[in-house]
Amino acid sequence: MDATEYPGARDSGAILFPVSDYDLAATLDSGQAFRWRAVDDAWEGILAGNFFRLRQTTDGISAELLGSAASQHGPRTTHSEQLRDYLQLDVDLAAVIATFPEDAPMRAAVAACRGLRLLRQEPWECLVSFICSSTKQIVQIRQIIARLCERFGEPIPVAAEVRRLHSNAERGAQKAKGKLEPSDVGSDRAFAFPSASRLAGVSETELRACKMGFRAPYVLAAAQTVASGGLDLARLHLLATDEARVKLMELPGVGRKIADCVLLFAYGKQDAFPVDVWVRRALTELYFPHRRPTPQRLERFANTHFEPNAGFAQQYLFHYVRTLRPKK
DNA sequence: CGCCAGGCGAACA
DNA sequence: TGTTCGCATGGC
Repeated sequence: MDATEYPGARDSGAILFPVSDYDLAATLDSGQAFRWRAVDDAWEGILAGNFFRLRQTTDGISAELLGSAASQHGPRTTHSEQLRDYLQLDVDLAAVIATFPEDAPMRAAVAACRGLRLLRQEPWECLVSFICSSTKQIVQIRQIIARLCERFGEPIPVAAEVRRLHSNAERGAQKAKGKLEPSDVGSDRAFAFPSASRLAGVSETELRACKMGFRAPYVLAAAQTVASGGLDLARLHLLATDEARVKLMELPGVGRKIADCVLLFAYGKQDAFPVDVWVRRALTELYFPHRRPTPQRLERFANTHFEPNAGFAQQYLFHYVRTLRPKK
């Protein structure tokens, strides 16, 4: 499956990834990642300092590069390879789903979330994002991360015509809601996610100003540990899930749930099964109706019933119960 | 306004 | 080993 130039869109440099069974909106907006925003019929986000615009097309997913940070971020791969890895385009979704347990709840979740995928995120961004996720709603996590990037991330130059279109749409929408603040002027600018070494040098007060509250010292400690080499995120994938989990949980503010999110969303560890309030609700209501399973019974069930792609199954259950309750 | 949000960690029993 | 509570902040 090779990316091809998108016919008729050559001027903008769009490439097309032919892929089926991929619900881009559900995947980018399902609480795995927090930096994608819907702009008209597209999704805009930043990967390793590259500002991309993605679109679901009839044939697959099209991608444009809108800008790049000056300094080199991440591994030296092509933009195409970068997207393919991040979006996990080479995963055979049907084969994964075929390994799910054959029970009614799982079937319902699969039917309701057709095309839902797991992303393969950058470990550092994923770690910080989920440290900031505790007792926060997804909208608030997005706000925290956006502020963090605006204040400490490297600016990404964006072509003038893109910026103009972008800011018109954005400010129009915000003005209509009466939410345009002075600090939002220029919010159309894009920023790379700040590096660990950058955040290691900021104060807790500056982090609190990003509205992350009591999580600020956790983020700071993580930045200092990673920047000083006390934890090598680039080598964590070499460890077994249990060992990698122990390493992550040595960081303050990182418990079992957040560690499992990082193991699953950044390292693709399928034996990581993050159990949060939604998944606990789903497991209880779907598999233990009118009973009250003990936490350890529930954990044992979660760790055995969904193998060998438990992490994937978890994301389906999470997304499924969230769509059942239109709270968002 | 009060409630609660994709938790964690400390302080208890 | 198993609960309870405080922690910041904002959306609804």
